[in-house]
Amino acid sequence: MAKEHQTKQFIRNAARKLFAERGYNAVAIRDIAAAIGKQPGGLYNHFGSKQAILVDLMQENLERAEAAAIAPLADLSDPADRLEAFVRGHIAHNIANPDDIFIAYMELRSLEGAGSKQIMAQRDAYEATLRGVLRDGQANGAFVIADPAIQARAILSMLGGITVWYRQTGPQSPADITECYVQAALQSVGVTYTAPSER
Amino acid sequence: MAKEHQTKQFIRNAARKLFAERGYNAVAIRDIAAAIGKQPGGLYNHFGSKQAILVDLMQENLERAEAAAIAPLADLSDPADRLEAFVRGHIAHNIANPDDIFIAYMELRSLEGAGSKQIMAQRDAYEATLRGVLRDGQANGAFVIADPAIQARAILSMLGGITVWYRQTGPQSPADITECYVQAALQSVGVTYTAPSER
DNA sequence: TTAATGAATGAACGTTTGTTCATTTCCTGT
DNA sequence: ACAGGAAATGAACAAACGTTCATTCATTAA
Repeated sequence: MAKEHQTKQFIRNAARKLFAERGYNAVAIRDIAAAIGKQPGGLYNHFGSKQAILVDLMQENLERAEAAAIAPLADLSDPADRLEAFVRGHIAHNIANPDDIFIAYMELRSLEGAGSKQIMAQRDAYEATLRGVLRDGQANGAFVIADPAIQARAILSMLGGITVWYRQTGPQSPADITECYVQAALQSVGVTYTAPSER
Repeated sequence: MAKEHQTKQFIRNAARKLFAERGYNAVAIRDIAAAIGKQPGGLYNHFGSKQAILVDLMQENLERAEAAAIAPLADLSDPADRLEAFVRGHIAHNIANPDDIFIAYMELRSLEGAGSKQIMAQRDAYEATLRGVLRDGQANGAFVIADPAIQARAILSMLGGITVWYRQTGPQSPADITECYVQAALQSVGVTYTAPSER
């Protein structure tokens, strides 16, 4: 009984690594099977199709992203605090799950049909949360921004860029990177940022 | 004699559109041929391989990017002015060539062999220019940033994000978007930004 | 021990892929 | 008008693709 979950998880892990490495379209079902030492046909006992594996990975990732970046906002009311918490949670999740983030960003195009609509809707909800924080801060006078919707996307793009080069980086620690990006994100909305170590 | 260049350009245009739409791996040579009303075999009179088309597109794009974002810096010496000029040039190029930018960003993985190395080197040089501007501003005291190398990538990621959603946007004019991003980029390095219209 | 159930096999399927090539068509310089 | 060379054709190739399937294997419940 534990066997099923084990193999299914092996498939997930192998697919995640390969999709992130070469891209969904460049990975064959046979590659995933070979990576876990199995035959291709057997994977269909666990996933209905190659597409289903991709959807599964994206879904799991979005759930974890919400837990990291959105859940902590419940305790905060000040827009600047909320933005900082969101950014920190988002970055933490990005750094902890680089492959998932990379896939979520690069393989949106590879989604088809029903799975596509569902993932898109979940993504929109995530972005809407950030947009709400920015709108509050703008109304509040705390943020100096032209448009909350554009700014939300600008920030997410900036933070999303971490994963593009994080693998390749050398000396910077996750904490350094986080500080750097938190500063950039908060300053980008006109907030004067002081590092936690100097408060 | 004009015929060769004409067909070659048709191939470029069709490939650009299709690569941006579906991704390099999801586009067949036959699709490109069909898009210009030709047979697949004929394309090999103009490009040695499918890969060569991709390399050609990326190369052309990088040359235009340099002309737009780097060339104007020659006239400027103040770091803040140079950064603003770079960002404006970069954005202008992004908005004018959304498909090329999208391809350059998404299809780096699809590059192979010699073409890959060459494109990577050209990209690095482009990024190094921005890095230099940031370093100067930091040394100058004009910029409040933690690390020029990280900051350069953060800004490029942020600006690169424009093309991800630019197609989908409605009401904002290119000028609005540019203002928005110039402000975000300059503020992200700690510069107080005032719009040209209010100077 | 036996029966039953789900996992794994590995060959096979029909497509689609990038590329090649002998052939034909078209244009151009003389 | 004609020769020469590039451009275009369209069939063909081998390889790789996602998926299916009859079969075997392993595990567990009775």
